[in-house]
Amino acid sequence: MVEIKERLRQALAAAAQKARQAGDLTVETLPEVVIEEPKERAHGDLATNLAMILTRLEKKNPRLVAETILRHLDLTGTFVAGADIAGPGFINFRLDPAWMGEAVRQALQAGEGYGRSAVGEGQRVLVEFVSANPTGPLLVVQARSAALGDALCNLLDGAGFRPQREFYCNDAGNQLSKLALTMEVRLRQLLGESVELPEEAYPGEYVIDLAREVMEGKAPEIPDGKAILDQPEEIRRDRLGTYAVRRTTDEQKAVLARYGVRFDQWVSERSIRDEGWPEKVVSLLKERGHTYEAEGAVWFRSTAFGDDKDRVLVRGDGTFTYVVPDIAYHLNKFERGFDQVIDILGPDHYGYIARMRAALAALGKPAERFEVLISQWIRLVRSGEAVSSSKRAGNLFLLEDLLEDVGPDAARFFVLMRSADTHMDFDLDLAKLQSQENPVFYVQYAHARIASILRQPEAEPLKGDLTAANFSLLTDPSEQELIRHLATFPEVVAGAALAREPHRVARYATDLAAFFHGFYTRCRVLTDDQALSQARLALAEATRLTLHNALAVLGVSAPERM
RNA sequence: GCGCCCGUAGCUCAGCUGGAUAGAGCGUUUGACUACGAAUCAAAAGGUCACAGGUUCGAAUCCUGUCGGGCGCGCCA
Repeated sequence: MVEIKERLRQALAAAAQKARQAGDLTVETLPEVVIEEPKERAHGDLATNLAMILTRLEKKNPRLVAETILRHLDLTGTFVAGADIAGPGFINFRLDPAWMGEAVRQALQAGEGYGRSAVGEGQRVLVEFVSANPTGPLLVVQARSAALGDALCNLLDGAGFRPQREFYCNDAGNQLSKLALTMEVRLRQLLGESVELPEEAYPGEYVIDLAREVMEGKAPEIPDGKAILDQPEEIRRDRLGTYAVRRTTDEQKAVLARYGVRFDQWVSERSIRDEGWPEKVVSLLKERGHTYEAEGAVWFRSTAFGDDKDRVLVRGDGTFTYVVPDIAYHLNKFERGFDQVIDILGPDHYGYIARMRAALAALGKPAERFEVLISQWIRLVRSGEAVSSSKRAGNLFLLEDLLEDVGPDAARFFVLMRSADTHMDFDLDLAKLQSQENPVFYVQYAHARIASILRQPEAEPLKGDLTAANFSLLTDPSEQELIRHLATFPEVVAGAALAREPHRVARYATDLAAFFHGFYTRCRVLTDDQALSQARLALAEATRLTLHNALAVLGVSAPERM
């Protein structure tokens, strides 16, 4: 389909050129020609609004312009059989039926590679996502950002980019101090001391479990859970905090793996600090003259780069504010040579974007290559009412709970169906009780149905070389609709990758499944007519492949049986 | 107060960067299994695209304003 559009685009450009030479048109440079599939089948297979765009420049009636273009249009070699003018001035095209077979053949030949394209030109893209603090288990909100980041990387890969998945672990600074403090207090409580949990500590039960492990001597790094408390504060806090971070991170990795998300790289804030990146950031900003001192602190003049206020980098006591390691980490990303850097963040980190851009620009990095996708909240709904989920109240809904309830396939498909920037409701009752109604089953069922057809004994002798089938026998409207939709898959993948919108693929898969079910109901695949059966089997197999590939992008399984 | 996201069918959401009669799922109503999987299909009902202006051949989409919901705006991270 991409190829056909490209050829048609060239033919149209040539026609405009000829029209100009003949004095029928006056435009020097042709505007970008948009060719799309009309929603209404009655409007042909492809349509362009070229004439209506030219109307403004030519100051002529759009239908007249369309006629002029058609008069000079040469369609040989374009797979387009005919064209006519409709509505306000659309030019509608009918495709040569031979093209249909070509589309199916291409899908079959490409196999698991069907849908891939090269629009990304091998650019390296770093995608950072989830990056939850190592202070507790992953929550249900991460279900969205984890699936989003992972699917985006699949998409980028399919579109010819080279993505890398990265998780940033805040295992230093205040986060760590608080966690270490909590560990110590919990450990003391377990050992019978009467200590209150301080206000700034983490209230979750989870830390108690970790403290118990230490007490019972199950932590390899801390052989004696009681003796650790006799160590100086600096040492005991460090040991307890480090242990808690390691255990938490391991748990997070395990849950993510169950969810089908695997990171290429885990970067720790501690290593960024140890390598001296924060100091480097401050000195670079100083050198470049973007800092000043006031009220005993060192400030970054971020307002000079579009931020709404200046930021403190170094406090009066000489410690860094959180922005410094964050900037340092992003500087590090750029120094690793990526063409594009994408962060997926929650809406609460919105304020982060302007200052990060400002910092990158101040450091002489191409800030326009830094992109932030906001993954909006999931609002949990149970029995028609919002479920509050706050860390402080200890009322948590965990990612692992979600996986337990609905499984990874439904969870991923459900969150990926919606665009990332809409506030979505996740109805727990519906997901749990009516999981059969979840759209993911609709798509998977189509895949399993096709697999079932292919398992039939009658299919056996036909399966040899499906690309050799006689596709001109596929004349039913449901067959043609299915083929048309099949043919757009590579464009959908490329478009979704460029727009960073994986939900388009979920939509596509649902539509494709619907077209297949419609075809299946109308047309029997395996009949007495061998040639027809083979053509239909080929179409079914091409559909199965495409469903499989689309689900693979989403990270959802494509079962042969259900 | 300033900034960002959102407002489309009873509910949850699409709408392909401005196109032709605004779509899907769930729910409601009606119909379809003696051949490949009925977890399916066919059909019906359901809309002031929050509201008001503007831009133009053409607006759910772009601009301005208003209303409503969510979230940010710390020498917390």
